[in-house]
Amino acid sequence: MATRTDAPTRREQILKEAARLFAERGFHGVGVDEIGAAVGISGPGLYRHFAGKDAMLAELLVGISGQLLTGAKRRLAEADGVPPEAVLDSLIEGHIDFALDDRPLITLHDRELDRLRDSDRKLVRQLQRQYVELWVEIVREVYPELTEPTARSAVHSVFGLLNSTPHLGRPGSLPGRGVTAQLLHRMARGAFGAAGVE
Amino acid sequence: MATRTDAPTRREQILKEAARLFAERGFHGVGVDEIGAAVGISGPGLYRHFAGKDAMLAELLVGISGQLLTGAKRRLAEADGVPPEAVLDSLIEGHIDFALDDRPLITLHDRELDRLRDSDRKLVRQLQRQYVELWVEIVREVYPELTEPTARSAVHSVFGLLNSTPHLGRPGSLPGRGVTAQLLHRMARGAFGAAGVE
DNA sequence: CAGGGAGGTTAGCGGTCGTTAACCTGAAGG
DNA sequence: CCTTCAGGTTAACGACCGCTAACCTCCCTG
Repeated sequence: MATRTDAPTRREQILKEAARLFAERGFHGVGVDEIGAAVGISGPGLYRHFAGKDAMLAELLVGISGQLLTGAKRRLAEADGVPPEAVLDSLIEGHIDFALDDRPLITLHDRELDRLRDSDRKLVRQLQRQYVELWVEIVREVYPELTEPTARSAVHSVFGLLNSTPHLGRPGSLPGRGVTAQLLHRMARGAFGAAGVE
Repeated sequence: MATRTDAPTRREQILKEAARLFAERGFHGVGVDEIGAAVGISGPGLYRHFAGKDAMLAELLVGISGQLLTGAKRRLAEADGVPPEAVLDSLIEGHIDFALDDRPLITLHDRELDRLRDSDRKLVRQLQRQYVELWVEIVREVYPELTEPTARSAVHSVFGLLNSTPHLGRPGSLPGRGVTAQLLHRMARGAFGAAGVE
C-alpha cells in the first residue's frame, strides 16, 4: 500500500479544518468565512473547491462512514482461519484507532447527520448500517448466547463507549494513547461479555 | 414525595418542545418561530416567558446537570450501610432511567454545551464534574484495583455507553424498556469490571 | 366598574450568513 | 508572446433570524 508522503491538497486542508470547526461549534455555528480563514483564504474562495457548505459536510460524513466500513471489511477479509475472538479484537482496535486519531470526525459522525440532504443522509445511513451488521455478525460468533436484536443494541452501546473519547479531556490530559486504547478495548470486551448473561 | 398531577405550565411546555427541537436539529438549526409554533403561539410570544433563545438552552442544560447530580446525591444519602455494589447499581439505574425517559435532554447534554454563555457553561461543567467525581468515588470502592485516572476515564466511557440510547432506533423499535434498561445495566457493570484487569 | 397586568398578536429593524458576480494574477503551454 | 485557466480577491444581494416595539384582549381585583 502506497503511504502518501506528498503535501495535503488544498481540498484536504479545507476538509480537515471544516471538520474541526464543525465539531467544535456545530455545522450551523460555523461560517464559511471562518473555514476559509482557517486555511488562509477568504470565504468565497472555498467555492473553487466545493459546491457549498453542505457539500463539505456531506463529503466529510460519507468519508467517515465509508472509511470505517472499508477498514472493517479489510479486517474481515484478512481474517481467514483466524478465530472470531481475534477478528472482534481487530474490529475494536480499528474503531478505537479511528476514534482516537480523528476525534473531530467521530464527533461529527453522530452529531450532524441530520443536516445532510436526503440523498446523502440515506447513503451515510446505509454505510453505517452495513458497518453495524458486520459487527453484529462477528459479535454473535464470539457470544452465541446473544439474540440478534440484543447483539445489535449491544453494538450500538459499545460504539457509544468507544466514541466517548472526545469527552475524555484534551489530548494532553489523557494517560497516554496506548493506555487509553487498551482501557477502551478491555471495557468493550467486558461490555459485550456482560450483555448476554441474562 | 408529592408527584405532580397538575397540568404543565406554558413555560414547561416550551422547554420540553425546545429540547426536542434542539436535539433534532441543533440549537442554531431551530428558529424561535418554530419553537413557538410547537406550543401553539408565535415566535415573539416566547419572550413573555424567556429572556431569549439562549436562556432556554441554558435553563435546559443547567436543569439536566442539576437533576442528574441531585438524583445521584439523593441515592448516596439513602445508601447508609448499603454495600457499595448496590450503590453503584443505584447510580447506574438512575442514569439509565434518565437516558431512557428524557432522550432529547441526554442528547443536548453533551452536544450543545458550547453554545452557552461563559457563566452558564462554567456552572454546567461544575455540576457535571461533581457528578463524575461522585461516580468515581463509588466505582473505586467497588473496583479498588482501579487507579483514579483510570476510574475517571472508565466513568466517562460508561456514560457514553449509557447515553447511546438515542442511537438505538425510535422508541417503538426497542425490545421493551425494561429489557433495554437491564441490558445497559449489565453492560455498564461488565465494562467497569473489565476496566481494571490490566 | 375602572384599571392593570399577564400573555398574546403583527410589523419591522438590524445583523449575519451563504452564495454569486465581476475582476485580478501568476504560471503553464503552444 | 499571447492565451488560458486555476485559484484567488472584494462587493454585494437576498434570505433568514433573533429580538423589540406597539398594540390588543381577557381576567382578576379593589
